[in-house]
Amino acid sequence: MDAEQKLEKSRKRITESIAQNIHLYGLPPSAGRQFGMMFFEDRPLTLDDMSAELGMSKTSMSTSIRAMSDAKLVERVWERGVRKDLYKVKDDWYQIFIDMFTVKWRRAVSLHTAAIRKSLSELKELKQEGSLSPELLATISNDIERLEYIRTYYDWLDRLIDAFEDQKIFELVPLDEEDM
Amino acid sequence: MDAEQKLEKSRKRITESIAQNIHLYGLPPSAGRQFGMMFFEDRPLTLDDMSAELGMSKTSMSTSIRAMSDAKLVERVWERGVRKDLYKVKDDWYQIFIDMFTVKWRRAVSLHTAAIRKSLSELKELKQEGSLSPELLATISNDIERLEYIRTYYDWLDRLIDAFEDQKIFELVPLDEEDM
DNA sequence: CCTTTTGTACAGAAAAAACTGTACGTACTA
DNA sequence: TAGTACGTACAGTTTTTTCTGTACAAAAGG
Repeated sequence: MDAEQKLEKSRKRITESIAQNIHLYGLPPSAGRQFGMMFFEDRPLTLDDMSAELGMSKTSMSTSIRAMSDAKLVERVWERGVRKDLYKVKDDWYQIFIDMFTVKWRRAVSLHTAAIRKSLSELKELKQEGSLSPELLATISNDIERLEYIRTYYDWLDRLIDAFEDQKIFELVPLDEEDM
Repeated sequence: MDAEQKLEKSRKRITESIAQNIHLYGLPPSAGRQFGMMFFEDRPLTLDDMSAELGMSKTSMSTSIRAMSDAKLVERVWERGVRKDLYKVKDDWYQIFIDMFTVKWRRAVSLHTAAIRKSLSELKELKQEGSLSPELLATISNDIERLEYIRTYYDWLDRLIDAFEDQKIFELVPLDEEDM
């Protein structure tokens, strides 16, 4: 095995490792391979570049790139004179982690919170009605209590996301291990 | 619509909301419905209970419950005199979040770190060889640099996981909003 | 010991997701 | 203005995942 092959093997190992774990970012393995490939490239790539490099359709490249853009793993780059869209992986992996975390969880918290608000107000209204059996009343009160617990939890989660978003997390877990 | 139906609707909303977001825990929507249903039950349930309640096969219940146990969302409960396995959702949602986070990311960090170690040592050995073109040598050095950056990042991630695991995260983001 | 009950492994069916090729809208070029 | 290049919407195909029913091993009870 010559040196180039060894280099290729080394890259392939890392890329596959990324592919196996990219599901944590809500993406399929093929997007991981795309990301890994882009990571080792020095220059921004076009969709055609990626298509050629990975042997996959341009449509797939387009779809994955969009998903990775939404998750903030890659970004578009402009170069004068180049008509095609150019993409490169973001180089701050700490920020990649933070962005993924905040994007994914913020959406979940927001959806959940809306549902909880709605159910809580319905239940509280329901509770006011007369003509409810004591059992049902107890059940409703029970549900209200549970939902209020979850709401409190989501408040915490929201503050946790804030802490990531505004970099406070680095106060707790410093970048440099020596600082600890 | 009578009171019972309203209650059911309220629960259904929450359950569906969980089902839509349970992918963040690496589980399919049906597991989310199972979790949501269990959440509103006062007593621990058997696989047959769940099967009847959700109208799904017992095999599915068994599979999902195992996945949810692994992700630490539910736990087995023992009751004397009951032969069937009983399960209930964990009631500390903060801990659920922390467990999911640490379980999933610890595994990813561990796998990645192993791959990086291996590739780094290969590349460093390769670099020692004579008879490499200057271009190739530059590429190798470049890859080494990149991998060392990732390694540093994974070190940080590992310490972040530690911070969740040993509850330090609550120092940064307190449970009680008033404490801030 | 045998019988019954319970959970799960396994193979096949159903559903969902990923991938491809074509077609088309938009924007740049001449 | 017409022509070309580019990205993506969409429909159909392939692949993967989820779900079901059967069969069986392990444990409990008699």
